[in-house]
Amino acid sequence: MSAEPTRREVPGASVARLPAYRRALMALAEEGSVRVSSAELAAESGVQPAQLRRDLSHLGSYGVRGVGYDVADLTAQITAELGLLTDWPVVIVGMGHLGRALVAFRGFSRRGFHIVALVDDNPDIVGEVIGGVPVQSLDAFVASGISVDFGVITTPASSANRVASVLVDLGVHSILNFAATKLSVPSSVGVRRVDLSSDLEILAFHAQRRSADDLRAAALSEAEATS
Amino acid sequence: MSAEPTRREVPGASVARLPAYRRALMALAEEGSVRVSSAELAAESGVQPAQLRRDLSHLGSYGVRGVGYDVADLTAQITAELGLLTDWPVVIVGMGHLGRALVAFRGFSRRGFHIVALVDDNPDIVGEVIGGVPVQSLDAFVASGISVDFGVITTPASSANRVASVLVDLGVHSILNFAATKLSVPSSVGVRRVDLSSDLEILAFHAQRRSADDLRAAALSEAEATS
DNA sequence: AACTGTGAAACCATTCACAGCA
DNA sequence: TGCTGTGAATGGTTTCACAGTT
Repeated sequence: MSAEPTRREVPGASVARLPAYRRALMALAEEGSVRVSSAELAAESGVQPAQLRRDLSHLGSYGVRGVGYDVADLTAQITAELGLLTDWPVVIVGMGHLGRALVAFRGFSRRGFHIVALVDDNPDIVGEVIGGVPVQSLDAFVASGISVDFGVITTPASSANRVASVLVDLGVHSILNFAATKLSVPSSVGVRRVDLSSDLEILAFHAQRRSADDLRAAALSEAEATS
Repeated sequence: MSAEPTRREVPGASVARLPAYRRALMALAEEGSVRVSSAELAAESGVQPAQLRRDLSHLGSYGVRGVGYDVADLTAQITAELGLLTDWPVVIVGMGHLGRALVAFRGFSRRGFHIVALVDDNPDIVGEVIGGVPVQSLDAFVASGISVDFGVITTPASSANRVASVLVDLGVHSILNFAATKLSVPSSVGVRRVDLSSDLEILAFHAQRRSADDLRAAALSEAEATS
């Protein structure tokens, strides 16, 4: 037996930055840039040059020493690495305000994601056509036997886990979860959570620290002024 | 001069988990629990017990050795620490699908965030009343002189930075940014980014790795079967 | 000469494992 | 006895600084 073709592992933190690099590269291409240095691209992406170079080194070496990176080449490389050359069918479950906003979002189709089904359990909504796609009940969707890779969950937190396990049974292995619950799914399923409530609370934490600091600073300068 | 009252720094990663703990605690209280161990609360929150204890230790010590944590006490402590006892005025800029969905989102008011203004530059939308709040132009909002702490940006990426600097000049120091751009604001301003496109691309990266792995595994078992 | 790719150092976060306390 | 709070160990990420390459 031959040696394992051990897959190059790309650290999660690096992967999370690739989209920003891709975006920056596309902006540069738009402006007509052909080559770019790590310093320029890093500045455009809001990271340190060394970090950019380290991140790209995980994908292999696409730069030229003394010169920089070819904008088109690097864009193509990152696009391929991110899996954006593949067409991914998507189902969105939960046709509330957020679900509808997502149907209108152009970012899906622009990246090869195609919304093939919309699901909601409210009978008043089932049958409605949103963005050209009819809304079905979850049961009807399961029965349709359509194959889907990506699921987007925009249901209330109380139904999110039930929906997630149905999707996983259908063969979905990437989920974007907008519900305020931690999903319990097999570890082979990729989940990303978008949690507005948490984000607001985290911002409030810092806002509170800042105003406490401001008060303290004010009290301090007051004390100095009167001493 | 007295010694600096050096503020206890809470690591960012810990702060980011406090909302999940608070959510888990409220669910436990709902079920009638009075006390909870780090093991239970950690399981409910999806983290390791040691991590939970370490996180809470950054806030001070609220547990009782040999017993656990008091659910009501700990909830109150975290709620206070997160700044959710304060009332924060919010402005939302960008009344597209997403902005409208956010107005309908109950999570704001439930946490002491109050939407005091809605802004959009499209003259067809200005004057419309959404969720009881009239939409103004950015100029009109600036002229109104209303004081706001939190800004939510749901404009196209091209206007996001302009909007952000106007908000910062108005005194906003916490921004929730849905636009696909890194904002350039003073470091004293807290920014959290919600970036759907990046999340989708990150999911696609893992989806692609998985299917590559699946193919490799299939080829391997094929080879074994025929050998 | 200019800029990448990368060892080595520094930093931060997580987990272990147990001393300390109710 | 049971569970917290925390030193110490581990693991992961970022940054430095420079050897290597065009």
